[in-house]
Amino acid sequence: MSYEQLKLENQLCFPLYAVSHLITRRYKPYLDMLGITYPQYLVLLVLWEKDALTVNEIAGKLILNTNTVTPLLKRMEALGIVQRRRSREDERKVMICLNEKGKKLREAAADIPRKMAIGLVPDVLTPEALIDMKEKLYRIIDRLLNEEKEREDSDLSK
Amino acid sequence: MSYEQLKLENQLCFPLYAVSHLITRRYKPYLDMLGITYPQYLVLLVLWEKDALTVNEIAGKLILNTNTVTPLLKRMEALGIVQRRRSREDERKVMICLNEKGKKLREAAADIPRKMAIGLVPDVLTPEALIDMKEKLYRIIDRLLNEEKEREDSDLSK
DNA sequence: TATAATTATATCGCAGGCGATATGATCGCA
DNA sequence: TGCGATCATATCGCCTGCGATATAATTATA
Repeated sequence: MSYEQLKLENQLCFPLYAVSHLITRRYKPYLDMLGITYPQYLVLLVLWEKDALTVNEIAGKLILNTNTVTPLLKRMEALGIVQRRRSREDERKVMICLNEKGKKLREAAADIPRKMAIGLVPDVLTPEALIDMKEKLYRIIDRLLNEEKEREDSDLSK
Repeated sequence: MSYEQLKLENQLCFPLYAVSHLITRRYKPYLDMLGITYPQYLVLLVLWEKDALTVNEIAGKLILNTNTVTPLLKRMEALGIVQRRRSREDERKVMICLNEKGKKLREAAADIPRKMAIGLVPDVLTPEALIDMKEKLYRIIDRLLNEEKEREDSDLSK
């Protein structure tokens, strides 16, 4: 039996894992200035595009479980960034809305994507290569999400 | 001020973050059978290639901080997978060695890379696209590691 | 050769991330 | 209408992941 495929360098998962963490670390100084963490920043990206979403909708967009997002949003509420309140029509749902502080952060964050690109585009990746990688990553995401959904469905039918 | 760049879909960081988590989730059933987690699996990949490494060497290869790796290795020691002992020559160093259980896991893990590729290669990514992505990710890793190193060096000189 | 600087690891506290489970609200269907 | 199934969120426990700090060993240097 050959163990060639078990080498770290032959795996795609590890560089994905490593790059993801390295990028989060690189965001840190910019996000520290806003007083938020990277996952909290992702929540804001979602809410800046469309305010007033449920916990489930936010979790879905970020591909996270609700048991990750619920405490995350509670911390953001404690920071005065968002508001959480039960929906009137459906008391099961909790609506998440930006409050003034959350809305204002958008302006302070507007320059972060440009700063994050410095030294990477085009020095390491051309804009075209970046778009190509993004497109391929989303293809992988679609596939893995479909797999999870299929697995859930077959579990339910048991 | 345009907020176009703040859209989730215009960022590379998010699909990297999401794919990384999705892949870890996909590993879970296979790693559950071995009784280990994904970061523990990464440690094993490293040790299977070269046994008897220090905590620092493992952390460096996985691009993690030692304060992440130390408790990780302690858990692996508790599981009977590795052994930790102070180096004779330099009492500051802790050598990590596979014990029998850790060595045996290699055989059980040998088929995981193939299983993980099912439905992804070539259905979503061709082997060539996978290699291309891996190469570009390592270019990003190199760049971000160099940045961190430069930042540390400039901090020291202050 | 004292002692200051550096190095390797460990400890602490906090924020994710997730599986398992609980709770309350709503829906579907007899 | 009533009651079991489903849905949305929350809680709990565990394992990362990391900044800040501590501790002990080694190295550099005055």
